[in-house]
Amino acid sequence: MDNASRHHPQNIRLYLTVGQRLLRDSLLFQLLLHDDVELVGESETGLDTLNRLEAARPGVLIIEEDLLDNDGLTIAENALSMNPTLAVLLISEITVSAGRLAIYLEAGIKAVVSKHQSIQELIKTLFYIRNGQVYVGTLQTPGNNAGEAMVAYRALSRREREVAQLMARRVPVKDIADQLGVSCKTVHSYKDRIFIKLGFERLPELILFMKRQSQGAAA
Amino acid sequence: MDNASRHHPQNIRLYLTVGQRLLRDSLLFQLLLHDDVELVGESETGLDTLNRLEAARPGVLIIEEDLLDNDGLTIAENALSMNPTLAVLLISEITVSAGRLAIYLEAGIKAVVSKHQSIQELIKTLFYIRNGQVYVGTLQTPGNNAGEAMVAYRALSRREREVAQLMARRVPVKDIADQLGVSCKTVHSYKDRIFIKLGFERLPELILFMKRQSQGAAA
DNA sequence: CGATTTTGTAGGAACTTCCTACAAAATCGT
DNA sequence: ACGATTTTGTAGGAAGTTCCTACAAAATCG
Repeated sequence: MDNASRHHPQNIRLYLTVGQRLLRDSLLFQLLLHDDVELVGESETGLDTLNRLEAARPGVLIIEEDLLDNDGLTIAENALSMNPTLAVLLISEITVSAGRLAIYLEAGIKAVVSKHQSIQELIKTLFYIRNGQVYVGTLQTPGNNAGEAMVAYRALSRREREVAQLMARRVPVKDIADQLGVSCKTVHSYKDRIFIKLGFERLPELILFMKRQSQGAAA
Repeated sequence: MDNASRHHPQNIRLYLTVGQRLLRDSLLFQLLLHDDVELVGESETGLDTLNRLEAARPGVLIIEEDLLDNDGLTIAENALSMNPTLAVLLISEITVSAGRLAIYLEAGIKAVVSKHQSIQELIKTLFYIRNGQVYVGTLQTPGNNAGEAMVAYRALSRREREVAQLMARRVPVKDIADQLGVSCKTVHSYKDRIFIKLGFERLPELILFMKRQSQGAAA
C-alpha cells in the first residue's frame, strides 16, 4: 500500500472516464484539490477503461454516459461485473427520466449527475457514494446547492456578509482589516465562519457565488 | 473602478459562455484560482451573452463554438462589432482545419482551443491573448504543454525528482523532510523550484503530471 | 583552470489554516 | 422579566505555507 493510501486509509481511489480532455482535466484538477482523492487512472474511451480497471483497482469510477466508442452504462455494467464493490457515478448528458434512472439503479449505478448540474453537486455526490450509499442527483437532489448557499448567505451576520463581499472582490485581507478596523486575525476568523456556513472550501467558490447572487446570471 | 481592478489594473475581465453547467463551473473555478482573473459575467447561450456583454464590459470573452441557440462564431462576431477591442477565445468541439482557422482569424478571433486540448493550454492561451496577441492553439501550439513538462522533468535534479515523486503521492512535507534527512524548509525550497521548472502552480497539477507520466494514461 | 551556474540546504518575514478563547449582544424558554 | 443558552465580534497560539534571500559545495562552461 503506497504512502497516500497509508496516510489516508479512507482515500477515494478514483478512476475517471471522460472523452474530452478539457472537461476531464478540469474535473481532475478540481477533484485533486481534495486531499483524500487519489487518482488511480483515467481514460478517454470505454474500452480503455475496461482494459485498465483491473490493474488500477479503483473504489470509485466516474464515467461519462456519451462516450465515443460505447455508452457509459454498458461499460459501467462490465466494470461492475469485474468488481461488484465498485461505486459508479454516471455523468449524463441530460437530466434523466425516472424510468431511465430506475434502469441505472437496477444496473448498480450509485449516482447520476447531469452535465447541466454544478460541479459542487458532482463532488458532493462523489463523497456521498464513497461510503456505498446510493445518490441520485438528477431526481433526489437534497436541495439545490446554490439554493442552500443562498439560504445560508441570508443567515450570515452583517459583519460576515461584509467580509464575504470584500473577499469575493479579492480585497487583500490586510486591507479588509484596515477598512473594518479589526485585526487580520479577525478577518481570518470571519473567513473561517463564512466558508463553513456556506459550505465552501476555497475562494473561487465564494467569488462565483457572490457574482452569481448579485447578478442572477445564468445558472 | 472597483477594488479588484484597482488592486490589479492588469486584471483579466473575463466573460464566459459555455452551455453545460459542469464544464462552465469547472473552467470558472480553475480560472478564478488565478488572482488576476475577474469574472464579469457568464452565460449558457449566445443570445444571453449578447444581452449582457455591454453592461459587463469584458476584456476577454471565452465562448463555446457549439452553443444550443447559435454557433459561437456568429455570437463572437456580433460581440466584436459591439466592442472591437474584445479578445475572443473560441472553444471548438474538434481541432479545426487550417481553412476554418483562417476564417476565425479573419473574423477577429484571437485564439481557438479545442475541447480535446488540456486546460493548461486554455489558461496559457488566455494569458497570452489578454495582451492582444493572436494565439492559435490548434495549429501553432508552441509545443505541447505535457511534452514541455516532460522535458522539464528530465532536467530536474535527482533530489528534485525525489521530492516531486513524494509530493505527488501527497506525502506530508514533514514526512518527506524526515525521510530525506533535511528540514521542512528545505522541502519547501525544493517544491518552489520544482513548480517553477515544470510550470505548475498547484499540487493537483503535479499529481496529475506524475500520474500520467508514470502510466502513459490517456492524454 | 578560473569563472559561472546549479544544486543542496535552510532561514526570515509575512501570510494562512486550524483551533481555542472570551466578553458582549442577542435569543430562547419559562 | 429573567436566567440560560447561543451567536456575534474579536483575536491569539501553534503549525504550516509562500516568497524571498543566502551560502557553500559541486558541476559545468569557456
